[in-house]
Amino acid sequence: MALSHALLTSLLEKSSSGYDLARRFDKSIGFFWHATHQQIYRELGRMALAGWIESSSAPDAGKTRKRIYQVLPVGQAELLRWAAEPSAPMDLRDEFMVRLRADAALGDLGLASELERRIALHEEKLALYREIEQRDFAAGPDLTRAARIHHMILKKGILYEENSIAWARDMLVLLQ
Amino acid sequence: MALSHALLTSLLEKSSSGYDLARRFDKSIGFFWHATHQQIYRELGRMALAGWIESSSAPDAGKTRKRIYQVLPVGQAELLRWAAEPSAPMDLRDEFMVRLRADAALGDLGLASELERRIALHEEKLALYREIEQRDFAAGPDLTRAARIHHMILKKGILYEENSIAWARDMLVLLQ
DNA sequence: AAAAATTATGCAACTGGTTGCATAGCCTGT
DNA sequence: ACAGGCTATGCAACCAGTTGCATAATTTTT
Repeated sequence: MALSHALLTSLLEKSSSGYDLARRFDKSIGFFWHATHQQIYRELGRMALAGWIESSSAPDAGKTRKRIYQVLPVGQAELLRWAAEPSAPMDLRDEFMVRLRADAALGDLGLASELERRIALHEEKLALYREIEQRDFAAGPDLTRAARIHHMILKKGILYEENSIAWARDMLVLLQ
Repeated sequence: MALSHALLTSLLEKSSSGYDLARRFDKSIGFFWHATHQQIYRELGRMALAGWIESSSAPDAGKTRKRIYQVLPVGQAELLRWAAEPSAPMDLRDEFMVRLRADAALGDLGLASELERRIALHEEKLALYREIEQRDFAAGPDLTRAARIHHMILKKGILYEENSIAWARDMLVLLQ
């Protein structure tokens, strides 16, 4: 599993509560990978049990139940250990490809409108990524090593969306 | 879930046993989406219970335990119903992006060699896809509608691999 | 002052996917 | 004759991810 290690990384960048983590996750790794608050709280509980992280009450005088989590040395060591592991490239498990195969087997199922809907979604995401790129990574070669890595991760998303749009437009021609 | 519908589609193309299905799956949709024999047998059992498919002993005079599954009208109707549903684009849940973020947070973790390994894997897949393309889709505009759809699905994979290789080469420069 | 939204956390039940193991007949080479 | 590999199916246990619900305090709106 990698969610725990994704959360470790996120907590290393900044100690946070589960709630804040969920929101930050949505705005970074979460562009590519959604996790519900349930998953996040459960993982935080496990990692605290394992001694990877510790929690303390938020400095709001006990007004809320909020707890701030921070990475312990054991957690950082675990992240280092895990980062060196090889991993399989993800699979492209896209349901829409199955729908297309069903269309190929059964005849026209009217998938063109769904395809158009998906093109619009990809364009929306692409616009968002480009906006973030402009805002955070415009400095180009003056960026730190960490920022350049973050930029490359974002670029991976940008390439994927561009790629998907180009493919979907070709596919649309075939379906029409 | 979509595995059941992927299997329905596969069975529509050709009635098969669970075992054959697992092997054919590996060589079509399975390039993008792996399913174990366990998942496949379980789904076949569920679909048979639901009346989507039926099974009969293989015509080998009971020599083996092999059972051939075929799609029933109810199953075909279900596939049609499902195919018209909208679906969310898949997420790019790639563990390697988390490792890169960890590298960005902690400093050089020596990910270059893993990246090289992944480039080699992508190149292998790309070569395989191109071979299949040459073999099955060389006819170009003379292909049937179904074949052209299958070709486009393969092309999605080809584009993705090309894309991944190009990105990984850039990433490698940054890491070195 | 009351209602509604937001912040913040968590349990329980379920579905999907993985792993390890078991079974059993057939085929091939030694 | 038998050992090893392939075909073929399945159980049981587990882990990951999703959904629905519950709780409770604070902040904002009416």
